[in-house]
Amino acid sequence: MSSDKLSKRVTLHDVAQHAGVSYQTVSRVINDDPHVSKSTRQRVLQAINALDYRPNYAARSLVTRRSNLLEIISFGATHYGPSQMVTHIERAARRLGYNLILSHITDMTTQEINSAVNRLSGRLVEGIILITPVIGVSYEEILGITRGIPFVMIDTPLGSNAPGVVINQHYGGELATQHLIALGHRHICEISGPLNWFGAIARHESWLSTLRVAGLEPGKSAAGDWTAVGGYQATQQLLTEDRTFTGLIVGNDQMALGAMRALREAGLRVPEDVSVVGFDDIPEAICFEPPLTTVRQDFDALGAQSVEYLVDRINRPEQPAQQRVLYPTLVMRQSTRAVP
Amino acid sequence: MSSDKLSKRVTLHDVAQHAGVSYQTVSRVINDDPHVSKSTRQRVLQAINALDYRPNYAARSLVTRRSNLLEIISFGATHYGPSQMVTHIERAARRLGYNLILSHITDMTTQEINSAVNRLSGRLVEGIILITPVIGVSYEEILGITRGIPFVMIDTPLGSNAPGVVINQHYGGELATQHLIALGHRHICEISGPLNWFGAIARHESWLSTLRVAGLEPGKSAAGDWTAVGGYQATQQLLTEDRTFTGLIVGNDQMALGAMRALREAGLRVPEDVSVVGFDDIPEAICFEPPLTTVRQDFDALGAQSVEYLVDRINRPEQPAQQRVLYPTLVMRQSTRAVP
DNA sequence: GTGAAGCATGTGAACGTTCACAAGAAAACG
DNA sequence: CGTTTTCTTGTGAACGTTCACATGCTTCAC
Repeated sequence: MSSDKLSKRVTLHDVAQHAGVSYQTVSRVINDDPHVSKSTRQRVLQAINALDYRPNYAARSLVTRRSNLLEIISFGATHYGPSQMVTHIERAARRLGYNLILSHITDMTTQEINSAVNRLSGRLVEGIILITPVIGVSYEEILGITRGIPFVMIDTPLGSNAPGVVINQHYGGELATQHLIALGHRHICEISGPLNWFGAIARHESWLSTLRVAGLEPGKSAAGDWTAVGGYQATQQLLTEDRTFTGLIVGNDQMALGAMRALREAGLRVPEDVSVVGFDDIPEAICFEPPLTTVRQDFDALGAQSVEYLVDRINRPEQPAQQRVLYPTLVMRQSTRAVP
Repeated sequence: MSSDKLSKRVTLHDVAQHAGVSYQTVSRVINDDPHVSKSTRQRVLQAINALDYRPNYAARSLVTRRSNLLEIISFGATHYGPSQMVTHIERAARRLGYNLILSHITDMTTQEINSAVNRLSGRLVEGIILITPVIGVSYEEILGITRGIPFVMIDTPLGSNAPGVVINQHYGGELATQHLIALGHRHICEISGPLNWFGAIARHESWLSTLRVAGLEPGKSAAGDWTAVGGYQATQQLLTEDRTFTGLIVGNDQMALGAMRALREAGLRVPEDVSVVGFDDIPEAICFEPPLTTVRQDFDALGAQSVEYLVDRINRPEQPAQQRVLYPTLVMRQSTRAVP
């Protein structure tokens, strides 16, 4: 509550003078150096308060070569998953004493990532989180671009040797497919996500392999673009080729919404005629018509873990890269039922 | 593609030596100072390239007292609107040469905003965008907290004297209500958002006043929490009090999804028995059952404009505060129809 | 009571830029 | 051709911190 003038910023020296000590002593107090007597620390803290002093990060990071800054390079931030992650990444970063700078990219190209990194490399960013859910840039390229800045990748393929945190999408696909098989479905089709997304590929492949392992012939598949409208159109197209399936696996919940709409328009009831499973468990899924059975992804945990892992890598860079894996869960609702 | 050692950062001096000029000349080239001859500029640029030099922001902002950093303090970032805005704010900020630091807050209290500002005030943040859609902290308090840092508020009440960019929610509410009136509805109820959100209040009030102006008695109203489930529950409650309405205005699209579900379960068809209007026009709304008539908010424009206005305020701080207003539009689909 | 050890505090330099000013070279003017 | 003007380049200081080291004082052991 001081009447500070905006014309001059308060510095270490001002505080020092006010407290009657040297600037170095003030610096020690700020950085919690134990070699300060109780009484002087008290006095300095009072001075800091009285003058409303705030340490200048620019000056500090100039000499320490640390910035307390993390960067997040995200692709597809308008989608539910990524946007959810960003929120939780920020929260986790703050908890660990970092601030977060945002960088969205709209094309998954070396070019774009390069410019996102370069734009901030002068800021001495200490670590980078990359949300790179689509094919386009390899781990090796990223390694070249980041030039030694620690990073963690989210949504890379399972088994990649890049440091990262991923949700096991194969397991998720298996969960969905097994669920339908267990309900007695023999003819199961799929609406996949765009097949340049790792998650879409993994779910597609596990749909295929799970069916094969069960001795069943996979039905038709069509690809959507993650949106409800895309799911609607893909399902319409699927229906021109095949109208006899009883199970449908859809790459995410938004597309499932569109898919159910297309089915209904074609005179097929969910779940009486066709059982539908989605992915993600968006908050709205429970209010779909009917409430959607879906494979839940814990994006919150994904975000939090990725920051923790990144900070771990910053502090111990010599540690070999690892891939931390999270597992999705099946949420059963009313869009699936047993074949009569 | 130089084989730079990580042990030593490349500085102005290195570049200067490599190019055979003084460090100041290099500085001039970087800052596009016209007082450099063509040939030396050429030579310096080559040296910069060869050494892969990146200016150190910390050093630069130490002397210039500028950071090229904007902060966004957002509340409710898991909701569709805010998360959409953040994406577009980042894009707009980058276009204008700024980087964006993220700060989410979970409670709309002076305390929380204060700590979000303080946490970054040492970074010499040049401007702040506040997404403050709920009651809790007044403009005057914000003014005290920010201490002279330019800021722009999003989602403040219409007519507030805070500098800001807002969507005219009164107009939106009018649009929705007028639409139903024009279709012949006489008995119109409402599911509002939480009534500590400015937008929810504005829509609620304009629903009331539009009906009164038209000489109609407002129906019942219940408040939801913006989620589909919340809308579902609020509608169920509404139905215990009144089942005779033919029009329903719902505070956002997610709640409208839940509302339609509750109506259907109660044996009421949309739109045959009840016409429903939502707000926002989320991408899924077109695939609802039936496709939702809704009042579209242009969050992209809102985000972009707020950054432009903020930068304007940074450059011309003496300019008096203004409120820039955007207008929503009605998107007609199949959830509304004329009363027979 | 003397030397070593530990603690509290202070001093000078450095981090990598930009700013203000100076200086030299080239161009323009009478 | 001398003088002013313009353009290009260089020098020293400053921004606000932290780091490495120095200093003086206290404490402790023998």
